[in-house]
Amino acid sequence: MCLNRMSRILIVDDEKDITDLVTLHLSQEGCEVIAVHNGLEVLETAAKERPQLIVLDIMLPGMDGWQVFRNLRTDARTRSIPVLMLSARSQPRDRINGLEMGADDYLTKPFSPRELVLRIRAILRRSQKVSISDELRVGDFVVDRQNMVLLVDGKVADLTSTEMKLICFMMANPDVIHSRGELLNAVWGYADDTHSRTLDTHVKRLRDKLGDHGSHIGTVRKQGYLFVSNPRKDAAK
Amino acid sequence: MCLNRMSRILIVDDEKDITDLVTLHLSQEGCEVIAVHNGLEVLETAAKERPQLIVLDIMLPGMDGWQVFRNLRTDARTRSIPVLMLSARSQPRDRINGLEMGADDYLTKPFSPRELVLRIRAILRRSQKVSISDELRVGDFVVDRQNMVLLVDGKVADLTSTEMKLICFMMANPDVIHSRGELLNAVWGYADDTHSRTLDTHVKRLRDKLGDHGSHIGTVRKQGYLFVSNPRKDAAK
DNA sequence: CACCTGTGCGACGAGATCGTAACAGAGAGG
DNA sequence: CCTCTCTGTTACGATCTCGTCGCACAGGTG
Repeated sequence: MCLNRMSRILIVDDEKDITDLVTLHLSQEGCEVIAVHNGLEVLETAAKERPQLIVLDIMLPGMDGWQVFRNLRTDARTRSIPVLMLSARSQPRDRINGLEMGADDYLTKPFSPRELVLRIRAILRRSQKVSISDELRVGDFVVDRQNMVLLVDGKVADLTSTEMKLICFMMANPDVIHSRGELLNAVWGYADDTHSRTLDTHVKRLRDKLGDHGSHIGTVRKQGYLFVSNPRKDAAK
Repeated sequence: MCLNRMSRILIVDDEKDITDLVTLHLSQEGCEVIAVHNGLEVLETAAKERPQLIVLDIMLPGMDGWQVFRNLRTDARTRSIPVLMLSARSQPRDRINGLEMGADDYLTKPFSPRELVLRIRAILRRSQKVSISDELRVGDFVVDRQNMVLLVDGKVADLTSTEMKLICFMMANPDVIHSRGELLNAVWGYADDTHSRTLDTHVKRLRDKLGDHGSHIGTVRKQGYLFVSNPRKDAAK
């Protein structure tokens, strides 16, 4: 029931009342809040502190919010930081404008502090989900690389090392077709596109071991194989 | 300026007008859209299809949106799918309620379709890695060249590589007549204008696979074929 | 209407491509 | 030495793809 602990959030507004109010609520949620009051400060602070999120008011003295946003997106250090825009302008035209530029959310004043906190939480939930662990997950398939084990639906699938390399390579980019040459090169180190049935054989063995989940490995004629994150039912039979 | 290719989105609303409208806009963005109209369907479809995002109307007959949402969050298969809530109730109390439960966004009716698309894009941007695909788009037809897949109205059309080359070539210059020689050269590499029925046969197969949309491929006697971006309705029969 | 030319369409066969079973060798372990 | 597992290869059959053919049909012309 709280935001990720120690989330650092940068709030930008020229009205100190607003920043204070937001700071109060966010710090109650366990966030570290940095408040600044003009455009130039934002850019400096964002690049230096690397907050997890920026709450940006559009109406700022000097450099306005749009300009600040564009600058944030051109600096490699701040490019990927989510931005929640805040504005007194509530016309659909303005909201669309903000979202179109790439804002992650747009909230109009006056707003409920509670709603702001919740919207911030929603954004952080999605953007911080990047897993630090050394695991590869696609749907019900979880690869624990450390132990070289594949879990399907919570149950271990007993794969050999070759099969493991094969499915890992495909799972790394699910729903993308990998050509035979690509796979032979990645798993076997073959440079030339040999015409052997080796790859096919291992694909079959994989499908066999996956049982009902075998349809996750798809064939695209003339193109190659791929890991299908959402196999269709009618393809399973 | 486009959503991720092949994003599968589940839209839930009891009013068919709404789902149709949203489907239209999203399929133009290259999304595969699945529309359902009651609560039970949502749970089944979500677990089976694993969409990248769910647009959920709160006012549903039978099981209401809140209950659907809770069920989505308790099923391991659907727990991590982002949800954008849609509702006619615009009170802060309702918005907060939705966000508090863990929705990723909350939009009130009436809404601008453009804003909905943008908000969906914002969520997807954060929840999945962005990949820029080279795609070819004409009207409701979206070609994902990397995966050799054609999406028509958000649904995949299963084409062979020859058919793919053919429609890509015509879509590259829609509403322009391509002579038989031009097409035979581009797709088959034939230099001489042979008098075989090869091209005709493949055109027919394409039209068959496109079903109702077959009228997008037009014939001009003695001149050649072309991709028609806006076929007349009376030609569809 | 008769005629001609160009296109639509079903069927067929050759070849490409993939799935599958069976086999043989390499290596580990007892 | 034997056994077992893993691996790569081969052979064969099933399936899919694609070009061609023959004929039907439509549009234009005289």
